[in-house]
Amino acid sequence: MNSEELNTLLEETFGFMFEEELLKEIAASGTYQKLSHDEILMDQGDVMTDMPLILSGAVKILRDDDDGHELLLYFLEPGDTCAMSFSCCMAQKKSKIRAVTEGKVELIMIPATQMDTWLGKYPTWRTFVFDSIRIRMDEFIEAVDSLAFMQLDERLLKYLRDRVKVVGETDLKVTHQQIAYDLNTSRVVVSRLLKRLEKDGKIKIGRSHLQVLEM
DNA sequence: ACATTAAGTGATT
DNA sequence: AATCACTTAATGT
Repeated sequence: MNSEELNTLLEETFGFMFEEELLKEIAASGTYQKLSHDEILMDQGDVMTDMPLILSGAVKILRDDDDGHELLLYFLEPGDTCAMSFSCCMAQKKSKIRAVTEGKVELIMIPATQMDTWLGKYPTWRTFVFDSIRIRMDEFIEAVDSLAFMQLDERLLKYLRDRVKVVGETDLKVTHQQIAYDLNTSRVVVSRLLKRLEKDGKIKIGRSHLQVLEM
């Protein structure tokens, strides 16, 4: 991709919130990356040196528990960044989470040093960073009480809705096994719950994919 | 045709 | 809600 196209893409995704100057700096110091499905952007334990700005696609943010179980925290969408990376980048600490691409993803990696200087230089950047943290905090709380208070069937519904939102279509290419993995439960349980949702007319099940009818 | 993978089922804890 | 053991069905080679 040439710089011309990159500028257009940046303009589309972040133009409404960043000033021209900042967009130029992003284009200049960031690294454009195009990733395919299921690539690990950042693993638990990695030291963060850059922070990602999502241009297109979606990124899953997961947390591994002590037993190696995986838990889906939330999705990043275009215009988002990983709030976790703020705290980690600045302190140059290890990541506590894992980021995996969900489908094809385009993003720009910004060196940690830049985001620091931009904080003072650009008010819009400052707003962006703080808003991201606030929004992510909200989602985080949601993730926590979905775990603590919601029944599995409700969590499953929320999961399906989230998923539909990030891929932008009601047809999901997901196996029961993968869902079970994301929700940290067993495949059998997922299959049974999905069956019930299908009976209720909320979804339609096919092999390796399903359709969400009711939101 | 056979092996592999995804999904369904009943019983047990 | 999890796990086991097993079946059935769809897909890939």
